Amino acid sequence: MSASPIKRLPALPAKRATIAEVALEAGVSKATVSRFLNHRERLLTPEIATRVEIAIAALAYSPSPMAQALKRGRSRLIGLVVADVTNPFSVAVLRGAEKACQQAGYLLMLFNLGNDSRRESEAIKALTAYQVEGFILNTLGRDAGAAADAARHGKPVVLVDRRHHDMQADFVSLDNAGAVRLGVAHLLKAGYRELLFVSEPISGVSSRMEREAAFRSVIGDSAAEAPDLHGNTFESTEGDSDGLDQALRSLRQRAQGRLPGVISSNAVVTLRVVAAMARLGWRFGAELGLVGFDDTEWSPYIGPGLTTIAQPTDELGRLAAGCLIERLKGLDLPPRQILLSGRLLARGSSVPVAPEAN
Amino acid sequence: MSASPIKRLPALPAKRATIAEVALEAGVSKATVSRFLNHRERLLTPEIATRVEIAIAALAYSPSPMAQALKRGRSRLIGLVVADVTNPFSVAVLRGAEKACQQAGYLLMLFNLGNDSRRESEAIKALTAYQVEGFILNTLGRDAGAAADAARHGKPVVLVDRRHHDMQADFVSLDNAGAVRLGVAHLLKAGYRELLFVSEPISGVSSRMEREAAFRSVIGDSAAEAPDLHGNTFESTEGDSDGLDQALRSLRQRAQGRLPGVISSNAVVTLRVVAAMARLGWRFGAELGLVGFDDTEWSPYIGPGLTTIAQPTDELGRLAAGCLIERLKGLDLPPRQILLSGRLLARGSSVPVAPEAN
DNA sequence: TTGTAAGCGTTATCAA
DNA sequence: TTGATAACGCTTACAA
Repeated sequence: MSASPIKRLPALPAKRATIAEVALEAGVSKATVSRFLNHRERLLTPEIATRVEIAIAALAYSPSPMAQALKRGRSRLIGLVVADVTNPFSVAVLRGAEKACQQAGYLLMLFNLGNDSRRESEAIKALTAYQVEGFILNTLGRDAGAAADAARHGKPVVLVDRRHHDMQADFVSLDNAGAVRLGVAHLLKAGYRELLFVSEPISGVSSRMEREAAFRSVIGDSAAEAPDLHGNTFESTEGDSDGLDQALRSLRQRAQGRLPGVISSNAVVTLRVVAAMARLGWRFGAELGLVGFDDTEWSPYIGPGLTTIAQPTDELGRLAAGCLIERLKGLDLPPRQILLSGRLLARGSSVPVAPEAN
Repeated sequence: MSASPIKRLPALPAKRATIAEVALEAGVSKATVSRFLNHRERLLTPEIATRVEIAIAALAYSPSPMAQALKRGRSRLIGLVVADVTNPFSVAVLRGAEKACQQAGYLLMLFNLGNDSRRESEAIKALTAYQVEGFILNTLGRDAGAAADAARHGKPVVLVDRRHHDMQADFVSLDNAGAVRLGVAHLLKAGYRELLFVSEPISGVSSRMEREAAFRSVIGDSAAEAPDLHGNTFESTEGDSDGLDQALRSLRQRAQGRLPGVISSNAVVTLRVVAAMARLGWRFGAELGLVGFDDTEWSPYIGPGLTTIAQPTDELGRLAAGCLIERLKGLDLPPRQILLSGRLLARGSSVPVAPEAN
């Protein structure tokens, strides 16, 4: 055998071809090549055009976005800041946004806050430095100044799920009030009367505030329809399982003869309630009715199936990116607010069964 | 009131300060400012240094990474390509990687393949164009050429979970063989004898191949220990629930008097098995033992609790990014292979109970 | 120690 | 229609 025993990869093409090299190869000026690329309308001599075309192909040339960004000020980059990539909702947004961006020829720069809202301004600074053309923000919105800065720099911003107080920006979110109404109505119809709204610590997060407020108001509005209806709210902190257990126990106590039901305000909380139920030895439907925000792939398989309010997450992500891209294309409108409806998926956790039945 | 009823935000600082402006402000040359920033060791006259420092602060100057990248060739960007952001495993990698990158002062550019492996080379091209300094790849690895190209361009690459055939690159992954051994041993000890390994379509994906191969070999190796042990494998395709149901039914048939058990090769498959069980009306432990790859937050709450093999996902992500960053710092070693052990979390799905008991 | 000037890969202005 | 040439914001020889 004449082949060397160790296969070396073919010589490294090393660096990308530049416009200058293409120009040389085609025997034209850099400007001509640039024009061929950017101003297809202004026609070059067909003969020259083909020469350029061939040279480009031969050298496998593609322009450097970095250099373009430097020159044009536009980078074809979009900054995405998420509070917590671990959150399934954020991932859904990410997915939708990434897709829309790809289609529009944008690339996503990702910054994860790891739930540390103090890093929000750091994120925006870093991303701004890279000349991202706009932001998609799914953050706590506590450090509103940072985002406002971005907007002030003239970069379009779209907020997803969480509003920033006082900020002029497109906003894409679930119709929280409507969704809560859906959930409460469902529990009500199923016969649950003593309700508890369980949320992560509200602390200024707009979506949590909206959902809680909606809960209170729906409870009030339903007084006529169901005079024996009563509602409370509880903020569940990570790690404080005792607190949640206690809240659930007193919920049942308050219920007296009535059926106790819980609305959990997102998948994280739902899981906490599920864990609490396991600790308490209670069964969904029977000892406690449940409707949870966010439909997850595992919802149907917990106990008798968890009744959930599904968010159109994909759509939300796509719309967010879509909004942003429209702005980048020059759309100049006052800030829009896009609210999408949730969909209630009824499953076993919200159908009462005789507590002692098997 | 003298204030206008409509609050306009304070005048827009518009564009970022440039090095030239800082130089002007400080009364020095651009070079001096640049040196102040980059070569802290070479000392400037203290007096000048402070002048520069003040000017920088006054203008809130920070250098443009774009311009730096253009000049230096280094961009402080890392490209992350994932097959599917929806996959919890990918998200974990993402999270770990993002964290490590942030700490090292790198930003992540994300490209999601949406499980379309044909886009792999597109992703790498796009990212390369932006001068990313290296790649973290968690892809199917079918289009190995694309990644190889990147490596050939001299960019370090680290592969996570999935090897690319024939590629010289750092590789970070679960110790698949060990994990399978763990799972089979556990089922064996629990008394299950007729086993089925259920995987997503193998089709050349290295981690799937390794797990399946390990399963076959462990079955073979255990013949002495458990002569009545028998094993089969099944590839479950998305949407084909009938196929899976059928496979499970024949598994039980083959089992005769022996206990039938399943090893599912990742969380996606586990969920499919869970769904199938629900359709068949079977209970974990009783009609079927289960050990599933990937521990998820919901695993403990499905049926009697799902026994899982937890991957150190966070660690994997961190290590992947860590490897890459070491290379970027100049580490020159032959490709490393880092294998981390899985951890078996025993729960109810792998403890047999009398099939007819309640 | 500091400044001048060239150049990274583009695009845009202005002549030709 | 095409080609020089000057930016874009930065780093880095080379001079001073």
